[in-house]
Amino acid sequence: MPPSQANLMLDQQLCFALYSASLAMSKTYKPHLDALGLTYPQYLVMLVLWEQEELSVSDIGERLFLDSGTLTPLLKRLETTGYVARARDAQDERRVRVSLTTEGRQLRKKVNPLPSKVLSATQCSHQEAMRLAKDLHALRKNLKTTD
Amino acid sequence: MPPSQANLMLDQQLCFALYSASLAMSKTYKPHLDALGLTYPQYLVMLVLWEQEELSVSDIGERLFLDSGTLTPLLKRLETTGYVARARDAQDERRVRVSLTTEGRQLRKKVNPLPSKVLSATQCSHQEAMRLAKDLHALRKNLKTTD
DNA sequence: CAAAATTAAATTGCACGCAATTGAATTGTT
DNA sequence: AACAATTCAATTGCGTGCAATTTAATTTTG
Repeated sequence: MPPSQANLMLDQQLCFALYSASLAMSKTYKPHLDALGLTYPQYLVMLVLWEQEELSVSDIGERLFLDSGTLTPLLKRLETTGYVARARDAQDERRVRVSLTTEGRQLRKKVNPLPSKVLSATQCSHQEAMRLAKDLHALRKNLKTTD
Repeated sequence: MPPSQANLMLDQQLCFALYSASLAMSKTYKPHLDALGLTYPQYLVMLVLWEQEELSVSDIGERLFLDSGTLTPLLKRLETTGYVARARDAQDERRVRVSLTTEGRQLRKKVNPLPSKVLSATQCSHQEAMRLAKDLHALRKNLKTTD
């Protein structure tokens, strides 16, 4: 097979490997998150807030590489669920400060066992998983700077 | 820091590494695909059809791990664009046979330089990229079977 | 052969992602 | 101080993903 054709084979494409693995990971989390009333992207926002209790919308966006078009409605849903509060910053009215509610803080305990459950689902060792995560972070960074 | 907290650190999460790398990859493809009138998932469907010129909706779904809820409207858009044709199977009227149009076949030539462009954007060697793709395919498979 | 079970695709409804635009607040520039 | 430029969040519009349901065709079974 000529190289031009081999290059287009689906299975050889890193892009498809990434795409399908990412969707599969999201499906693995889904039943656990459903039970907590969270979607997968909402879970990522909660991870950010558990590291820092109060952040602006754009702070969260920088951390997760998402923009306000995605985050604004998502955060409103998290507010409706009762895990976060949203309030305009008194010092700079352009900003919206997103903070954890008591329930949002308590949710952390319930989520604690999740990473190890998912790790076992991956059938990877902790080392392998960390190695893969590191490679993927490097890849994302490379793609970001090459745009 | 106690291990329970470390486990929930965003950067240590394989799930987030996957998620953000996958979105970054899609953004890298975007300008190239925009020029061809394709979205990223539509591009994946075209990759499948370039390997096999005619497939049913569920065949494509098995290959890409997507269901008819995603594929039916996507394929209709590809049909509107003019890259694929859709027709009920005469032998089994439940099935819809998706096939390449002449334009869909010709598109392949224009797409040919894309993989190498994206590979250079990753700043990975061919070996590294294939290794990563292989690891990710294995991960997806593990997650699939562990569900 | 007729009814039940199964299969395939389409449909519905909801939550992202993201480009593009809008609106309001702040900063900077003269 | 006045006005232009910038910044931040919200909004709009479109295309996924996916669960759940529906519709239609086929296969299985009694």
